[in-house]
Amino acid sequence: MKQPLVILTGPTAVGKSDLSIKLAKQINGEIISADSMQVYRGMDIGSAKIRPEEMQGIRHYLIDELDPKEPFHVVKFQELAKKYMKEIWRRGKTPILVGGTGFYIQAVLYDIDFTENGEDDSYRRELERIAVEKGADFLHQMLITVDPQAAMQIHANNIKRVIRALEFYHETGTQISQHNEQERQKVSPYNAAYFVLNDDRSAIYQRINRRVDLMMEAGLVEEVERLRKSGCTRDMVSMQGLGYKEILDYLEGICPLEEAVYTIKRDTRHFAKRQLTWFKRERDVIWVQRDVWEQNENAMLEFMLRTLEEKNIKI
RNA sequence: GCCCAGGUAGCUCAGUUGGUAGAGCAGAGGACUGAAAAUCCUCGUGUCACUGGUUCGAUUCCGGUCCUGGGCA
Repeated sequence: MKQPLVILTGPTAVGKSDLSIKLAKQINGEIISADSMQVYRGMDIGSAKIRPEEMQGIRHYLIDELDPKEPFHVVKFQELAKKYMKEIWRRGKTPILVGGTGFYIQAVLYDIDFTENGEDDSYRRELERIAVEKGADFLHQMLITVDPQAAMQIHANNIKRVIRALEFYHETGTQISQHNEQERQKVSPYNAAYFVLNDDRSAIYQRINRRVDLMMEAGLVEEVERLRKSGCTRDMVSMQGLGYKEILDYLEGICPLEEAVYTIKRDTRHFAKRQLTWFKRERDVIWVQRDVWEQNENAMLEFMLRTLEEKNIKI
């Protein structure tokens, strides 16, 4: 019997957090955050982190777990999420994965294999150097000789992914294209319901714009300044978050504040679009359209509960 | 009222030594399997303000009209 797993995701600012609490209360659930920025302590405003009082007693995991100076990535996420899921089941509750990082959700839902470890990143450094010195095309040529399939799929300009493909081959002796193909076949080991909360595009954009203004009022600049003073730099994963890198630019005199705010809004809109693109091609997704439910959140929640019942997930 | 500069894609603007036009941004679509709030790819026809004239042909030259800036009174 597969263990139950509920997923609630969607683009930024659709209202995931709010809905997740209501859902958790209904199904005796606990929430695991699938968010690459909310894991970090001290990054509350810019990551739109749920506040303790908003949690309403629902237990949350993977929020405030790391120092902003620590790196975070899918593998670490997957490892921790799996650990917490086991704990939640043991206590007779249902884990709910809530967050907008589609890649993280995929890694857990299909239990993607990342085991070919790589503590030693000297080869990656080497490739990065080659990229700078000889250019993206040269690097891509290297990939063609080793994994032509991957080379075809990855655009030469996408240096990050070209590097990863080369690194994968270097570490494992097998092609990443082969590996990916295998992983793609996988069936989820869980009895899952994958909800994607969505809304009218312009409504999402409006909410994003407003939310950024609220972040500014709430003291985003001060938050970033604090992080900066504590030694956070732009090369850290945490400082690549939307809202953080732009305010850092402002604080370092690279651009005026209005420009930074404009960029945050714009790039967050772009981000929301990218998230949607990701969810569109995921399998077995259950779309929950806010605009279709005409703001009737109770009916929407009922629909979700009914779906869970059909899937034998509700406890 | 006079003088000057403009009116070209949703926005900012480029351009055509006369053969009906193109960038950036916005926007749309897509990829993604150890950086993912990251990284990368694709997509641009619009009465070239309006109206006469010159011309085989005008958005481009000339005249007029309207509008927007700026200056002088």
